[in-house]
Parts: sequence; C-alpha cells; structure tokens
Amino acid sequence: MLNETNSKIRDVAFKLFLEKGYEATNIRDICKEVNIKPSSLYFYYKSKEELFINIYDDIWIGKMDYLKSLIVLEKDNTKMKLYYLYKEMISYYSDNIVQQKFLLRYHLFPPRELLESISAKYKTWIFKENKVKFELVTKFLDVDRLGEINPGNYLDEYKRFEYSQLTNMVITNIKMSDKEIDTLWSKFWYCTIQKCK
Amino acid sequence: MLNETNSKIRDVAFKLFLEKGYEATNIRDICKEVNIKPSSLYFYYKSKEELFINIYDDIWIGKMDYLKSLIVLEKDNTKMKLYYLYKEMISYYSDNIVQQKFLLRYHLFPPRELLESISAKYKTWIFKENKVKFELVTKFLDVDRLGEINPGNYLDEYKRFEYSQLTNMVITNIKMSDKEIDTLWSKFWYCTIQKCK
DNA sequence: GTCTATAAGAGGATAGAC
DNA sequence: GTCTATCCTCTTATAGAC
Repeated sequence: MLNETNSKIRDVAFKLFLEKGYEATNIRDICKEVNIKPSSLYFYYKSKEELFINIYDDIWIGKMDYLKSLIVLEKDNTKMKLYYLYKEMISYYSDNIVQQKFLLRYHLFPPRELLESISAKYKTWIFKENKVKFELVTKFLDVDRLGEINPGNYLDEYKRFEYSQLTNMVITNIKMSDKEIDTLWSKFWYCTIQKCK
Repeated sequence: MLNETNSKIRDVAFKLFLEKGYEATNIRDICKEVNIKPSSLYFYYKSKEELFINIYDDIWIGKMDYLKSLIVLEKDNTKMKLYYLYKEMISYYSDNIVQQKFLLRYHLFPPRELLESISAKYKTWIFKENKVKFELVTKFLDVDRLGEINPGNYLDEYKRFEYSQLTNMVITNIKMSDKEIDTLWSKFWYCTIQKCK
C-alpha cells in the first residue's frame, strides 16, 4: 500500500495527466496541489516518466483484477455467460470512465518521450487481457459449444464489438443505458455471431 | 493564396501538431524543418496559437467546401441520394484521415491555452456543418418524403451514425472497404431509419 | 522577408540541511 | 520524509539590422 502523500501524488497526477496532458503538466503544479515541495516528489519517483508509468500500470491492474473476478460468473447457459461478460465489462467501463479516457488518450496520442515505455507496457498488458478473456470464453463455450462456435473467432468479433462501445462511451462521455446495452448485444449476437439469422 | 514559405510552415506545423501535440511542438523544430529562423515565422503569425488556429480553420474550410459540393448530387431516388451523401462523406474522411485525426485530437484533448479558442471555433463550424447538412437532407427528402421521414430526425440519427464510423476509422487508422460501407449502411437504413423492418 | 542576438521566464531535476 | 536553494536547459517571443 501507498502512504498518504504518495497516494495523493498519484491522484493529483492522474487528474492532471488526464486533463492537461503529460507535457503540459509540470511537477510544480502537482506538488502545489499535494502540498509538498518538488524535491519531496522525487523521493517517491525518480522522474516524471516513472510517476506516469506507475499510474498507467495501476489502471491496467484494476482492469485485470476485475476481469479475473468474472471467472466465477455463474449463469444458466453459455449465451447468458457471454452476455454477462459483455454487460459486466461495459458496467466496469462506465464506473471507470476517466481511467478509460486516460488509456485512450495515451494510446492514441502518446508523448514522444513516453512512446517506447507506453507501447512496451501496452503490449504486455493487452497480451494478458487477451489471455484471460480467451480463458473465460473457452471455459464458457466448453460447456455448450453452441453450434461449434470457435473461441478464438468469437473473441476476435467480441473484442471489436466491446472496443467500439468503449471508445464511443469515452468520446461522447455518456454512459450506456441498460436498454442500449441489450439492443446492441442482440444485434451483435444475432447479426454478427449467428450470421444475421 | 499563401506564399511558399508560409505554406511550408503550415504543412510542417500541421504534421508536428498532429504527431507531437501542441505543447510538445516548439517553434524551433517547426522552423528547422521549414529552413527559416524563428523570427521569420513571427512575420507570418503573431503567435503559436494563431498558427494553430489557422491550421484548424483550414481543415474545416476543406470539409465544408466538400460538403457544399454535394448539393448537386444527382441520383435516381431519395434513398440513393441519402446513401451517396453517406458514401461521399466516408470517402472524404478516408482521403483526409490525418486531418480528421487532428480534429479528434484537439476536440477530445484541447490544450488549456487553446480551450477557449478551439471551443468557440468548433461551435461556429459545427453550426455551419449542421446547417448545410440539414439543407441537403431537406432538399433530398423534399422530392419524395419516403413515408414522411422528418429531416431533423433523420439528421440526428445520421450524424450519430456518420460520427461513429469516422471515429472508428481515425482510431483504428483503417479505411473502410466498399463492402463494409454498404453493410453498415444497410443496417442503418433498415434497422434504424426504417425501424427494424 | 529574413536574419542575429537576446530577453524573460518556465521546466525537470539535484545537493544537502534538518 | 520533507525542506530550501539552485543548476541548467529549453521555450516563446521581440528588437533591430540588412
């Protein structure tokens, strides 16, 4: 666990990195809001970049923890499990919309100085995410193959689908209603997975 | 028309503002690439902000010119005209994807210093865009009301639809294939406009 | 129009005291 | 752990010569 000062530093830095961007956020501003002097910040982090990367990783850790918790998803049938996987993810994104906006910002427009570190981190996290999602979907589809849906194929379509909802929420800044979630799921399930039948 | 130096400044500045961002792009770097000294740039623009706003406006001017040219769209029926409006816009976005990425970047994550100028500019441009699109759609729907589709209602749905394709293209950096354009249009036309019938 | 030279300030980061 | 003081570099922008 982080001590109080350190956790304040992260909160303030997260907010400023999100709103003003990495380059436009300076150590002095962070410290002013935390009520410490710049030299104190350097006791916790050896550089601005290290502070950023810690915040970036935290967001992924939270997302992965949530994703892993879905392994226990108990629903009456395979279709319902896949549906709830989607619904739970959208609900997680809705509750953590600023974190998702942070990720979108730095994946779409990484500062030059952070390009290498972000893309290396991104690769390892997305690899882990895909692995866990693949395990989940494979486990769900294992009980009832539902007309032999291939887990890999399903996942490819599903990721595209989930990502488009995610970016839409982040860009418009509007959470999806339950009705919208259901409507889009139906279109996805019947038109994309069940091949428009 | 711009002279050669000035138009080089705009090209280089556009590229750097898009890739590195406004704050991380400095006058020296722009000038180095243009092969002039910083003081020469200030002969053309009184500040970095003015340079940025000129580039921002140029993108909108190009988009509006294209949009206005569609008024002459001659197709055999109303549905085809509406379809071609969509197809033409997607094709414009595909051909000008870096410009669209520029707009997305600064609308989603405006630098603090530019917040007021960008949002003021955005408001007036989006107002003009909506006006021209409304005129287009009204003109198209005037010939054959197609079961009394209201131009305003149509436009609301259409804008959402067009915008989602646009952001998807910009974020994934993948142009849409003709087949994809058609498939999505069909879903939009039959499921959204003709109310899933 | 383009240059040299430079003002005026803001930025990340460190040394060393307490 | 937190502070004061400071280094050094980079930045936008201007003055004034050619």
